Amino acid sequence: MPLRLYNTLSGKIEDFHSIDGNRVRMYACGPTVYDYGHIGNYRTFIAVDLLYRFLRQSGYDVRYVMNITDVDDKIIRNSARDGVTVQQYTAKFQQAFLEDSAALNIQPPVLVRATEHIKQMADFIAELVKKGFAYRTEDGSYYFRIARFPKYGKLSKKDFAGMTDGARVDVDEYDKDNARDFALWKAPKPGEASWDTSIGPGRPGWHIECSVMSMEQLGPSFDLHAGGEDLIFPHHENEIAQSEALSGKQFARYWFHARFLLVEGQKMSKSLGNFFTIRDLVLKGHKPSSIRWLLTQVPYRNQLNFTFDGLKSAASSVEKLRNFKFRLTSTQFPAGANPAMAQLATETTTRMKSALDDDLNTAEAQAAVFDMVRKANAAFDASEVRKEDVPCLLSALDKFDEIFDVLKDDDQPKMKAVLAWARAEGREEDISPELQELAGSAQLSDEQVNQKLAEMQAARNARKFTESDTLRAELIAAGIIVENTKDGVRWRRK
RNA sequence: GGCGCGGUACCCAAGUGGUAAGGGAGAGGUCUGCAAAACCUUUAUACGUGAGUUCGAUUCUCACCCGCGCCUCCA
Repeated sequence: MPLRLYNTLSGKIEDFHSIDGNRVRMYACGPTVYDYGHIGNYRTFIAVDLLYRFLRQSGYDVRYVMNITDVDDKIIRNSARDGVTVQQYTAKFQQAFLEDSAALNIQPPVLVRATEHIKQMADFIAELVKKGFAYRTEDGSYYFRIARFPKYGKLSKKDFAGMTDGARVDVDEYDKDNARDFALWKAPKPGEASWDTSIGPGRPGWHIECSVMSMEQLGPSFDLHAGGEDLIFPHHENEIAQSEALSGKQFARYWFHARFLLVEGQKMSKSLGNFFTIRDLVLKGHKPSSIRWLLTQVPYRNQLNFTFDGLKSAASSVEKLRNFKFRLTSTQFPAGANPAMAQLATETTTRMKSALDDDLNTAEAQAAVFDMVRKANAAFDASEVRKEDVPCLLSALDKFDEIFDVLKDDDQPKMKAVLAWARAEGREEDISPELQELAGSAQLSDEQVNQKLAEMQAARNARKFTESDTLRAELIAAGIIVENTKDGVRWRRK
């Protein structure tokens, strides 16, 4: 079954076919680096990450480009406020974006930056002027003439038919022809960052960068264009207008938009106090894997309610999956094979694939793997798992993790990094005891843990329970989870 | 006002014209020196309200109530 995706352009779920065989070219709108990214930003980035991973798992060779908007009004305002250049101001937040993305296991796209494409933007605008799609105003700004592009509104399903530019055509050089015409280029203002270009001094409008960079990287027509739902209008609508006006060809074929999330049932906003960056959550002691999991739990087109209960619940879910893998890889099984296990693994993989084929139904894909975990665990308990079953089950699990990427227990170093960052930023008061505990539990090396465990076992065997309980308490205090099973003692880090 | 989305158990949340996935939490159990951890089992006569279509609706249609998004720079 082919991948089916909701296409904002058609308003329908469509079969996905790439333009060029098994090659897929996709572009996603990335962050504006004026601040640390929040969980809403990362919901979108993770949704696109899942799409990227699933396309590759489905056999496509994917070129995935994402822009970084490193110049805009807020950046200019804030850098002026801080008395630094635009580049100096954004460097820190670009770095933070890369770190946070890595912490959430977002696979890196090809990154392109607006400030590195100023010349191309000027050329692009000059070409639009030549073709009559853009005009210059008296102050030296450039606007796109919407009335020249009849399909304007096709993505956002807005009707601009009533808008003409006839009445004010004679004031062309003084003002915008039409209130809806949007800025391609903004004339410089005193004290603001500005670039000298062939079309005059100034700085780019917001939309032009994505047209220029996507077409430069992927060609005038490409397969997929992604972003948050708020970008449908005006940003993506304007990108289509500019790009198609210039090339005369269809710009992106499939438009993929992730829905906004809610935080504790309300729209995220600074005034409500429910506005969180990834770092805020880690500082509160939440693992990056919990955040990633929570953000993948609800299919990307549905509203996701991000709550702290949900975050705890996500942590438990990830634990359950990791425990399963741990059990699979740390147990000695009797030789042989139980055909039911291979079949279970195959069924799970099939169900997972058809779930993701169905417009990335992550909830259903996760349900499939949890069903497998439960059934396999039951088989474990009944001693019905054999040695040859392990690779089958592991392979299904790995296939799942190629998309969701939460099984590897790499939370601790990431949390340590946030801890170090918070100290460097002078935010000690924001560091929760939970983070201290989780980030600090590597105080004991593996050897030391094994040593203590051996001592504990010796004490237990000698029925010196007071002594063994003391050792156990020490280990727990160091963030080590000790499991006594009928096969012996196992441990892992919290 | 225009366009669009959603209301499913204690919480989160899939899904289907034929009688409700999954996760968390709770309860019970297995294991254990006791615990913990882990695992298993279990938890919706019911899917916002009312009406209609249908042999049959949570699933389709209409109305209403509630929540949410976009409508010029917020992912």
